[in-house]
Amino acid sequence: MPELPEVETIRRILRERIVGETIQGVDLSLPRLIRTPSEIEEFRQILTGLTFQDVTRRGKYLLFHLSPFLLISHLRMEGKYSLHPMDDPVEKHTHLIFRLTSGKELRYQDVRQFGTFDLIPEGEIERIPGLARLGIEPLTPAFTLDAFKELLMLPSKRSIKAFLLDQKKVAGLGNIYADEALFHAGIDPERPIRDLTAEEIEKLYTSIEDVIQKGIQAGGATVRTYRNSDGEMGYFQLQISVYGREGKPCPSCGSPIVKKVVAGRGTHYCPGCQK
DNA sequence: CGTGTCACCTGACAGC
DNA sequence: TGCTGTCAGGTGACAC
Repeated sequence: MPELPEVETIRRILRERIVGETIQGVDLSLPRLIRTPSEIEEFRQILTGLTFQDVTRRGKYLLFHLSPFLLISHLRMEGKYSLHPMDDPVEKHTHLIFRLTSGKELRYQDVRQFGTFDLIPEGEIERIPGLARLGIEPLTPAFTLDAFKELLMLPSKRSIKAFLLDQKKVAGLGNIYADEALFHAGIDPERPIRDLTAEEIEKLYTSIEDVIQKGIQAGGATVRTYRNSDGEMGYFQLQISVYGREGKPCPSCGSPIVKKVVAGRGTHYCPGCQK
């Protein structure tokens, strides 16, 4: 479910609400979610008594700073967080609850149970390859046009769609934002990266920044991630041009949006606008 | 290094 | 109503 803008939205809300909170206890009903440490009891014991110092993000990973430990959370397809008073009824698909000393509870729900948690000492990020090997972080000074060009300067037949989904190149793009960025850049998802012109690469670079920026401004594309007793927050509909719009008219030229499998993923594009 | 396929799960939806 | 098949915003393991 969540791509960079959604995770960033969750991060901002959680940071606001849980920094300074101390974990009083941990209820875990689906041990499978915990990858590290391998002993579930260890996971519980370490966390109990630790205080949230900060919540940060890298790519699609959420990082809970619980000095001297780091709790790394990946939401995969459907992971969600919500904050509740402890006497709120526990909703379906809640697998992990952090009981906080204030009486509130941070709850993790995940219908498909794909999410992962890694609890490691700070500074041992190398133990989590998916996180350690992430590529450039968009919207940071490191994500320059030159750096992006550099990544694409390979004589590779790899499709640009596969490239954009590769977290080791640019971190945080998923299927929606990849399709949207390619649409705004006017590039066919199947184009081999070696064939892209300097002009197209520049267009794509700008489009990536744009869609991510707008996604964050919209509070995440489609997330229903965060709820509290006030009702729902973080649910806004981003302006989507192609994703999930198969057969509907292209907002630019009106021809029907086509869906096909590229790089193993459902891919939406406008044959009229994307060459 | 690359690609495609499968697996991990549940639920929504289309078609019969 | 209820069955079956397909699909889903992610990633990692695997064979080739």
